[in-house]
Amino acid sequence: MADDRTISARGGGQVPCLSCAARASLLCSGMQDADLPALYAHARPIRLKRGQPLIMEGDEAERVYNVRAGHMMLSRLVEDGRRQVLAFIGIGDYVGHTVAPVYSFSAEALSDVLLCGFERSGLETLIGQYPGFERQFRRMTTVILEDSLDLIVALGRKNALERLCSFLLLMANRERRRGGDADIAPLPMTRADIADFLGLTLETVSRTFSRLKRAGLIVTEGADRVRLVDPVRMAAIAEGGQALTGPVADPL
Amino acid sequence: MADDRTISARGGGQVPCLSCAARASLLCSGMQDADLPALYAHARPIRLKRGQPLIMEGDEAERVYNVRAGHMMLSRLVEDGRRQVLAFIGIGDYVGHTVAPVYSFSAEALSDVLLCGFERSGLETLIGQYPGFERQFRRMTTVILEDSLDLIVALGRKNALERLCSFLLLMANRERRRGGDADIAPLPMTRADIADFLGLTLETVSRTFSRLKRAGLIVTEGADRVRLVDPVRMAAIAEGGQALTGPVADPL
DNA sequence: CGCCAGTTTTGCGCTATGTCAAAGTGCTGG
DNA sequence: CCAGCACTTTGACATAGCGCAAAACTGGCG
Repeated sequence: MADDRTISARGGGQVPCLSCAARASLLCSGMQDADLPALYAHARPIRLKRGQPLIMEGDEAERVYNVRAGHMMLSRLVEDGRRQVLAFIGIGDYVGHTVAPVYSFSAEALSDVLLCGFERSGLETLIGQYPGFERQFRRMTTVILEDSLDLIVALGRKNALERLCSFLLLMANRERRRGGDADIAPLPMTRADIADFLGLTLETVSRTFSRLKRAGLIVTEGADRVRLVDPVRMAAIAEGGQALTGPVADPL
Repeated sequence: MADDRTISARGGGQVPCLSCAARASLLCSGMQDADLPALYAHARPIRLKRGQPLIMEGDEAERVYNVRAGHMMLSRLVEDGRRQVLAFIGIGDYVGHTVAPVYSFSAEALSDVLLCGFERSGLETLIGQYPGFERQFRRMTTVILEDSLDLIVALGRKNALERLCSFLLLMANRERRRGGDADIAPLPMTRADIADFLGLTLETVSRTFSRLKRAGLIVTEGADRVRLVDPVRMAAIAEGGQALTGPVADPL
């Protein structure tokens, strides 16, 4: 992996940040190129394999992580097996930013993942040295909050079809922001993960995918990619404005 | 109203903050007594009558408000009449804190309300003058985020009974933090508001209240107060650990 | 190349919650 | 003190989504 060399270059005056895929992320973008070594001095690179946990609900909240490669999933458990997925995150997103002393959620890798881990204490130091750095944290939190409010609306007031459309659009929009095709929604998670995110069962998610396929609104490209054929109509459905009526006469 | 006199004392060197019920709120508590006039100089007192709107979805996000008296409700609409209530807030809570240029939710008064409104520009000035002030904003946002995550779990993975118990405990805990009785949940909102918060219908909320009453878990004290008879058991139910079995043989 | 384990899809009855409707309750203002 | 109105409660019925179970994929590996 090219990244491996870059990382081990640490301490040699050169820092991997300049070529990092997460360079433009909220936290890192608050630093000038010249100041990156000061930031990276507090970072510890971490690798996870698919399925590996990074954070367990209840752990001491001592670090904030920035995703440099791969995808992760944040979730919380409710006594019996019930699980609620709180977010799917990717390159440039953060995990672990909280004011509470312990994490209130778990985080696990959906694919092989590369992160930068920052000690809280180290970040406090940086905040003192770089005015305006704190503002980036505020922005991070606010972005997460906005996404959470969207999810609340979906869970509280949308049906299965609307929820899935909202979800696919969310994934596609993120991909677009990362410079990808706006009509492709990458799905590095299982149906069960999607179900636990959308407050449904995996069967309902599967059935709803089938409906969208039959209606010609999506085309699956491999197991973990979906092409949105008509994002505009999909958005109309997601916002509850429209029912599902396929071009070939409503195929249920 | 005593508050009226206090407010009009503005500019006379004296500032109403010292006796304000929201003095300990996140934003204001970041200020020493001596610095309060500098903060209050940027504040504009605002009064709302029950039912009156403060913010409409889509308004320019130019102010942040601190609730000094009364209760408010934040909500968002989904095309047709469907509404999702995002939060109920009270004394010392904030409304309108966002990084987006427009508000993504509406805010209305549930009771007669008194607020301090702060212009964004004014707050930026203060942030420049008082280091550490920004941190209070971050805390505000993080607290809201934690509440939102709880709501996501409730909406995604809890049934009607568990949701209502979670809600009553939330209201009671807030009351306790404000110095009230921990076993009393004040309910300044209607059943319809609660339903739109919990992703249910008002009928289901009403029926579930009745079940809790029959099971002896709650006692209604007037229209807008509920006494939690057994908060421990209620918490067990809220977390999904226990079914509802009344002391007088499960009254359904 | 074909088998196996995990995942997804599909079918079928069931139940919690929604929907529609009517009766009950309790503030509020005259 | 009462009338009117808004809110709440309760009932009867409908249905979206769940839970279980079996069948059909899919992708990694010998």
